[in-house]
Amino acid sequence: MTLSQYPAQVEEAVSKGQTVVLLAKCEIWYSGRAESYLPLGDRIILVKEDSAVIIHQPNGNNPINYMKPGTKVSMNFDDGKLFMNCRNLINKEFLDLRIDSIYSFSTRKLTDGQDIQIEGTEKDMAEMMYNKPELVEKGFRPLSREEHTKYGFIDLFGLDREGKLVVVECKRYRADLPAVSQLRRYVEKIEESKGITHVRGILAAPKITENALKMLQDWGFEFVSINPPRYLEKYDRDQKSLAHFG
Amino acid sequence: MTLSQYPAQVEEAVSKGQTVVLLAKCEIWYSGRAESYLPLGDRIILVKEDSAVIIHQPNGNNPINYMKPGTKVSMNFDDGKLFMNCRNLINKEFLDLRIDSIYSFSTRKLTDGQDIQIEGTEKDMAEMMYNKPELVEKGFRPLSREEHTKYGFIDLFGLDREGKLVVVECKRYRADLPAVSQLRRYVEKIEESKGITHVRGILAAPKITENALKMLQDWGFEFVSINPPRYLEKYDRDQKSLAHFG
DNA sequence: TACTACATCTCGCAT
DNA sequence: ATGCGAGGTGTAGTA
Repeated sequence: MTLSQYPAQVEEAVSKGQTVVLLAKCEIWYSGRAESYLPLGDRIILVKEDSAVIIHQPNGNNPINYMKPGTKVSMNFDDGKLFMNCRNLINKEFLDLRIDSIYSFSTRKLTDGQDIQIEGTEKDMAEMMYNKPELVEKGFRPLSREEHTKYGFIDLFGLDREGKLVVVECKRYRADLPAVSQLRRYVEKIEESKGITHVRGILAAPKITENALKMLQDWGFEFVSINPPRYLEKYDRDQKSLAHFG
Repeated sequence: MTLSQYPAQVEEAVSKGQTVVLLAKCEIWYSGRAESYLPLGDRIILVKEDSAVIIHQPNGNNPINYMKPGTKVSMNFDDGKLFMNCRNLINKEFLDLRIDSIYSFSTRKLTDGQDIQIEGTEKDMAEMMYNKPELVEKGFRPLSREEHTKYGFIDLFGLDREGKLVVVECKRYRADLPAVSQLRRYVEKIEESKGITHVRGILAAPKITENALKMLQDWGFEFVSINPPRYLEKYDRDQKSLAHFG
């Protein structure tokens, strides 16, 4: 297929809600929330059925350029050159490719309506502590979890054995400085709104950075080491076999 | 090509550092930092030359499953079933696919060594203010920008017309509560390390949320409205033509 | 729509 | 390796 034949093929596929994958040599301009230019090189270009556009270089995890779903995608052959123009006028975003060569063109209507099931999130952690309050400390009585209050989004909230209010902030990995700041915001807002001064703050995470621990202690808060639930339960480290799941 | 023939084809391509794209119906298990299961459906499977694995559903911006570069990818046909097993033993991460059907298989050695050039970042904002200090306020004298300190990364640091220390934190979009907390951390650390108490804090952003402004003012800090540089300069909103760039 | 915080965040940079 | 913060972050949940 010559370059001039692609616009009709690609636009028809996109209009039918098919997914399109191109392996191509191209250069790329973006303008919108920022501006960027990527010189000529080989990339993977993916146009999804919702008109999301995702472009990858041959290395790395993240796309190098992309456009959100709902983008208007057109392809144009002009003056011997092939362009792919992506427009999102609502967001004022623009992505333009000049395509030098196309190595591979695949298109297909894909059917998928499945939702992923995930365990081990911060929410799961808060739920685990809600159900096993002794993980926080002896005598802890949870009042609420994952609560959107006007004070903010508090992971876990309760009373200690002496009846003092306790705010618990969970982190699924290492707690850092922003995590301490976050806890501090919640505690201060609750103290302010209730007109009290002895609200306790607990940061629950597998570990905590040195600076974060220092700041936490400077502010009179506490750290409790807790792991997210079901972490690596399904696989054995040295076991290659597929686990049973779902 | 029958399912049983894919393992040899795919593994050879991967071993040669080729990029592989599959359109396939599959179900997916992940275990590592969390655990997940995605029931059977059509997806785009991308294996890059650095053995990053990226899997997309037909809709949405983000991959639904993925593995980092350096993952060991193998494909196995067992008991009439085709599996793709991805292992990252260092990170203790595992991704397994059972592939029901393959609609499309593309592979190609891709060549790209280009770096993207981006303008309009937070760093560009700090640089603009460093070069035009009057954007912050009359008489502001910048001392440093983008400075990595032990307590964090201070965007812009200087003296006001009266010789008072000023910490400036930039945000490219709307400044929010974490941005105020961040500024507060920097100001407190500088006051602590210098043994002084009158360090000014300025949050520079196009706009700020209501709660963030209140918290900012409660703490005696200031807001200055500044836009990131060169934002949307290259395109005209109603102009469809490609801008010249680079 | 605006705001808030999570994410298998990823990434770069400095220590 | 760890720590820290940006990101064209994206995404979900809520008011």
